[in-house]
Amino acid sequence: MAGSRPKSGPTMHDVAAAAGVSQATVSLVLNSASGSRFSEETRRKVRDAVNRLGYRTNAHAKTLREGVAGMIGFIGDTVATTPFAGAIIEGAQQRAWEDGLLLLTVNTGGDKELEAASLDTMLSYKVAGVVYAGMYHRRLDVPEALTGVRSVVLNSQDRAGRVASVAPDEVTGGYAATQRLLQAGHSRIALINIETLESGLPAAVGRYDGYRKALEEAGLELDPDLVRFGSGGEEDGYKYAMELLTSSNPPTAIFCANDRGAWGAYQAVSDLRLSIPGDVSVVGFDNQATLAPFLRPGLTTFELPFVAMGRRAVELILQDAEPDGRVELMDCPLIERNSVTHPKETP
Amino acid sequence: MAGSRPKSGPTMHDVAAAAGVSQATVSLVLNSASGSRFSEETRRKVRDAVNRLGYRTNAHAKTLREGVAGMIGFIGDTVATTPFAGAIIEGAQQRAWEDGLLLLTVNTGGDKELEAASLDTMLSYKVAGVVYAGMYHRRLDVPEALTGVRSVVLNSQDRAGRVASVAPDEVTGGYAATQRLLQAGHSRIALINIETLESGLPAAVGRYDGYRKALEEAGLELDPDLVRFGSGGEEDGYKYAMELLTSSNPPTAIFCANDRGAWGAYQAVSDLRLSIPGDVSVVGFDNQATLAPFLRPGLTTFELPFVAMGRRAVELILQDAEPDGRVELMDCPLIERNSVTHPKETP
DNA sequence: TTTCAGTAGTTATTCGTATAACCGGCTCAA
DNA sequence: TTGAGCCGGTTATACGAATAACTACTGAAA
Repeated sequence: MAGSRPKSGPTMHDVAAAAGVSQATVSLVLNSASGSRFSEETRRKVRDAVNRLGYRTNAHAKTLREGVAGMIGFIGDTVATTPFAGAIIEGAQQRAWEDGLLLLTVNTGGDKELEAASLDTMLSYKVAGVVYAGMYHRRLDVPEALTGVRSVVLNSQDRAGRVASVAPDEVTGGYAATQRLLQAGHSRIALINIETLESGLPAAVGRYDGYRKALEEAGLELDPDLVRFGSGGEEDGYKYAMELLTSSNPPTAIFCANDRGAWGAYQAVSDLRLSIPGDVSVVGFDNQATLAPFLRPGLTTFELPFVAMGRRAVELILQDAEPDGRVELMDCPLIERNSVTHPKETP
Repeated sequence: MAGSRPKSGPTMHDVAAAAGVSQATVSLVLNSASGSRFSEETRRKVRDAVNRLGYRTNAHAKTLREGVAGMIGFIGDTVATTPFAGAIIEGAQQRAWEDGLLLLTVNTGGDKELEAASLDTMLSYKVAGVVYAGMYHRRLDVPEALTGVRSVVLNSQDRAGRVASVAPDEVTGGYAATQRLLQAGHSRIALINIETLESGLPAAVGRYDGYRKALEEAGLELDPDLVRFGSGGEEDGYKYAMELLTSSNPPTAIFCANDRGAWGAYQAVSDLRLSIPGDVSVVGFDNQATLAPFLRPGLTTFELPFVAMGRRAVELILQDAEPDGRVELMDCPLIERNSVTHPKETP
């Protein structure tokens, strides 16, 4: 009538009965990888019964015996809602599945109470480990409950330096972006950064450092007039690009430390009746999926390796190393489109 | 010393020993909501021991007895990677957590084999139900393994009409979008659709139907010259907007059935040295987070209710109704920005 | 004085699987 | 002829929590 019984499906005992063997035999036949322990006849009977009944193992019973579940916890502040970062979950899940594990995901939205409670539930499910992902690259505090639990910080870094972290290599990214413009022949290269250096934001500081390092190696002086610090919005991209391009000694190329800023720069260039890349080359950062490919011309930019990072984080959990504070930085690959060319007048 | 023992933490027996009572007492004290069955003294001893040892219940043992786990499976084709649809997971997870349940998520990327295998694993975890989410609104086939399992199709519809579905109300959305322009005083309203009607795509067909219905109710003739069918890209938005606006009898407003198309239309308007909304009003659809708010002027559009749909899908699973093929359509709220105003010359 | 009800717990069993320990029968070498 | 060793299984038990069924005791009513 009303109630719906859990409808638990056949158990190993049912299979054993159907096959005319003991439950232990079923278990051994199904699990022993190497075992030529049973006769082919018996194995066949067991497999037949399994198929006939549609038997499916009960993961909880298994976990109860073995102590660890085939699941990995994934906690993100709001990573799933951040448009481009869903890929991070995708990567984590891919890698987990390669080892037959599933992902138990929670987005806390920054709510520490929810975080603690859901983490607690996760641990009660005996997850094999926990990935703690930040929405953007920063230094964060790992919840206390994770001490003693195999865990990895993803797209951020453990401030305390205890838990291993996986994050994008901002310095190398900034370096490569500047290099790309240097190689094209530019020497007056502006930088529109996403934040001040004082913010300590790894993305802002790192990309700046890479920019500086590339110029230095090229034997170029860093011109402070060519470096602007905004807040990451396209308005700032617009404003600073406008200032730079209308200055007395304008740059021939702009490295925008994020794609949104680049978009603003595009609008400024358009308003000035200039063109990209003819009059000014632009390189972005983030490879924002809903933006970079659709700009005209397509924006040459660098991709945050979300999938790769997600994969790597899970991998670190799977190879149960001792928890060290190591920080693994992953390369941001260049996505070549059409916003870079030689400077106009080569002196 | 290499191996790392699972480190299973204290059990109820340990707590019982520490408190000087039996395991059953611990269980009853911790779970009996109404029970004034035990003395305050005993309850205190138990709670003290729980805190002292840091006891955490073993969810698998619990599930093994009870038959159903505190988890809901979430299978998406590539929903997590779709930039704007991460919110759908967010909504599902929110609602699940309100009942203390966690989400077991898998993105199959359309891989049917992975889908079957991971679904199997999910079911072996005795999930309370499964949400089967489509990346975009369409009619899809529910995997066989879900028959008999409590499940809901999300952001799509079960082609077979067996499983309940939750999807956006495209018709009402298209109707409201057209209404918005009619109310502003427009009577020549173009539609740039995202697909042909033959495609059967609910978003394309539904939004068109809403458009038609709104015009009809306003006593206006549907002018076929004002309706274009593209492929959803911004190039088509550009192309058709250009055609429409340069025609002999141009529209005063355009309803773009998606924001990307609207973006293309913006570019066309800009290239024609016209302005939005002064010369032409534009309404979009999707409220694409990384696009709609950043266009100048901000794009008035309609939001796909991802969070609400995710919530509703889980809700349907929680209130274990008999599986019916019901399709619940959810409203797409208007996001008012600045791309709509009165037509220029009111005759 | 017996009976009944209530209080405050305990004991025993169950869920489904994995595995250690065992067992009967057979072969083969000493 | 005995015993060691293998083959092909079975029996028994443990994992951790929930709960039905029971016990031991107290106090009050009949």
